[in-house]
Amino acid sequence: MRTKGADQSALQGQALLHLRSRRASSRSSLAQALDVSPSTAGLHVDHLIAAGFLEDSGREQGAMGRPKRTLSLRPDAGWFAGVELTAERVQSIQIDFSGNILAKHLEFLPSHPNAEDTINTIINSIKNLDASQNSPLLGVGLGAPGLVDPQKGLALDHSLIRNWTSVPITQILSHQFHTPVILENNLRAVAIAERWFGAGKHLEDYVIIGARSGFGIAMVQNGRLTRGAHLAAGEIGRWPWPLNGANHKGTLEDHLSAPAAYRRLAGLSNRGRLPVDLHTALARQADTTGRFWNRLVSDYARVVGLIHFMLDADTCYLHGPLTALGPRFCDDVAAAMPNAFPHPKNAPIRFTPSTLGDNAGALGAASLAMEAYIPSTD
Amino acid sequence: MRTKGADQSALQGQALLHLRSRRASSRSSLAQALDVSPSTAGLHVDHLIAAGFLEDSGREQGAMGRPKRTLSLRPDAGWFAGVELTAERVQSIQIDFSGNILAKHLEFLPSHPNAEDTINTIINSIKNLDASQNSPLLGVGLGAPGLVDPQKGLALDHSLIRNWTSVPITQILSHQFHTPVILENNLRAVAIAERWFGAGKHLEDYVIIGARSGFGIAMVQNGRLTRGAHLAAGEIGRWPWPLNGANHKGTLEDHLSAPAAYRRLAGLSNRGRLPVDLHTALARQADTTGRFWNRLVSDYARVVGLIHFMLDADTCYLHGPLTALGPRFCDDVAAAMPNAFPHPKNAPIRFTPSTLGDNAGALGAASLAMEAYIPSTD
DNA sequence: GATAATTAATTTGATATCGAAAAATGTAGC
DNA sequence: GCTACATTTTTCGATATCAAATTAATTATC
Repeated sequence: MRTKGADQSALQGQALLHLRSRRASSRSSLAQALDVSPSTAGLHVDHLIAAGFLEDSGREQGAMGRPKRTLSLRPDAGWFAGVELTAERVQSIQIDFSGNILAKHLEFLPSHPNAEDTINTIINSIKNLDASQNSPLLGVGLGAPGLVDPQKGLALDHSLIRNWTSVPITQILSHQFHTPVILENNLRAVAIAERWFGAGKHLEDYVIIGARSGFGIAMVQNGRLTRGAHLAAGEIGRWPWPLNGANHKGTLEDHLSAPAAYRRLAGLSNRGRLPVDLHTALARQADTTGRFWNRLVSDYARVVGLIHFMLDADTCYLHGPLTALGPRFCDDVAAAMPNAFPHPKNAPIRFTPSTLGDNAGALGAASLAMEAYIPSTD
Repeated sequence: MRTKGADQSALQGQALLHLRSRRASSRSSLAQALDVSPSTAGLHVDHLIAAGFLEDSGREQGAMGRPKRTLSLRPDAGWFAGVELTAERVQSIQIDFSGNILAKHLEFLPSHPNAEDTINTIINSIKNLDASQNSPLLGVGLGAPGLVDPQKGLALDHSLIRNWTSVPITQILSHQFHTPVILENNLRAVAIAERWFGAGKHLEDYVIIGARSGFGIAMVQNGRLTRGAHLAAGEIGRWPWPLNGANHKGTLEDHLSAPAAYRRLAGLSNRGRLPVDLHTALARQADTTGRFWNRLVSDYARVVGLIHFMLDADTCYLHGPLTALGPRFCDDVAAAMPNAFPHPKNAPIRFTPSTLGDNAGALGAASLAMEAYIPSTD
């Protein structure tokens, strides 16, 4: 249906993804998953084996009939790099061809970084992952904050990094590493990480609630990331708060971001900066019965509820430092929803903390590189 | 890539859609639009012409080079029926093969309809469209209120029609008319109408604000309808109102639906039923400077703003009786947004009344049947 | 232990699509 | 009027995919 050569390789790329996600494990199940005939699936599998991407790994007997010849990805076929950039630091992660995490790396940016510092740190961070050198780098994924144009490969905007405007970062990195580079907003990268490494493996509609230094959400709908017409979907941190408030009183971000939430739990004022290091300590101390707790829970319940009724996502995953509060927080939020919403019937809200930790952004970026990878079997 | 026969026909179906939407007008532009080689496009066009779906309609000279041989859909190749069902009435519309509206029909349901009444009225309404009988019915689209499962063809729920639960309506209608039947939620059908007949022709991300007897939105994201994990996306009429309110005070629908809005504009209480007939009269009388007007505008601005920051849609289209208020209402709402939102920068909100009238639902249903149609050229 | 049933993988001839070249049909410049 | 150029459409041999039949490898049944 498309250009023939491209179609072939794209099909083989899809095959790799199905095998990685365990949606398929043999030639016949691949044929089903890819919606091609058994002969075609077999053909491509042979090519992929010949090129060193796959290997025949024994048999698997079903209830009856000839047993499947199971296929495995060869971990040594190559690796993918994932990088998450924030205002303060660069986190990178290495996953092998079959999707196992091999290495992590963390590097801090200078206090008032400019674009050049940042780019160098990113490059350095990726180089640091490649300790072994005996396996090729097949792709790089980068999660960057703020507005990001994945198609053009431009990181459009970041207020905290000097002259970081419309940086052609994919071009820079692909020139450096001679591989494809995928760029995505970092919270949206987290959403992809949730698909590959989290609990949302087989979901088509879910939401990441990103309560970090700011507040935003990432949406997967119909199995695809929602970016919006101007790449600004999910920026609900800019909602007014309180929601009825007028005359520029404040934003949702000011009250529900991770620093704000921890300040509120500690009964502190909105003034001053709260060091991130304190988060886990504060999380342990948090009084889960006090009025500060209840107010925060109630506020979150309102926001999650609004999202829920609007998008009808299967699950909302809380991501960020607030996950340190444990499942209790999300459970309380879910339980508080009926108080705020008049007709909670038919509304099985699911709100759970992400099981992915601090690496989710880098992991998602690596996943994006993995998803985009197209093998060549010449 | 898929089953061969199905692929062929599906490709030809896509070709028809591209021609209808004027995204393509010749063999070569079809090849581009469909992402197939010129030879393949030409081949399918020949088949479609031979089967009577298309005709060669002259030449069109570009700046240079051989002129295009323009292709036209043959209007007499068949027609599509679109039906919108609401609690009170059944509206149907007939469009020919090239997408022209041929006929409309309106039928009222009995006062307390049951499922059987409703089904019969729908069937009757479609039969009424087919006055000529000299052109075949190729597909039926149905927009139904409430929860609707397009895949299974089930109209799940409607509180105002007796025993209207999990009605296999597509099965019933396709058995009656011997054509494919497409089912969709009626507001989502309106969104499709906007794509084919409205201003949102080339948009990938837009929102329909449906302020009618209830209040809901329909979303198109990445060019596809958003239905949600439980087919309940867009039901923001169930949001609490005021948005900060607790303890089941009321819903957004209670304050912003069309009847509620007109009551508010007239300074009436929330009690009693407001006849729909009065809407246009009230629209003419509406004082567009008074405090009732300003409050309504401000409330709408808040809701549209929340949607806008969350989804980053290109445009929000107002649909329903409030469009009778004219463009002034939407303009005022758009202008009021900066008052409620702290950081309106980078937020080119577009909020306009739908140019489609009362038939939008039926028109969208017909469009869905049109989109789904797959020709057979044996 | 032979045979039937079941599922997986492969082989094979038919066909849909491709890419590239050729043919067709116009404009632009001289 | 002729040639050069641009663009669309068609032609044609090569190839990717398919559907169906065949082979393969196992369990179930008698």
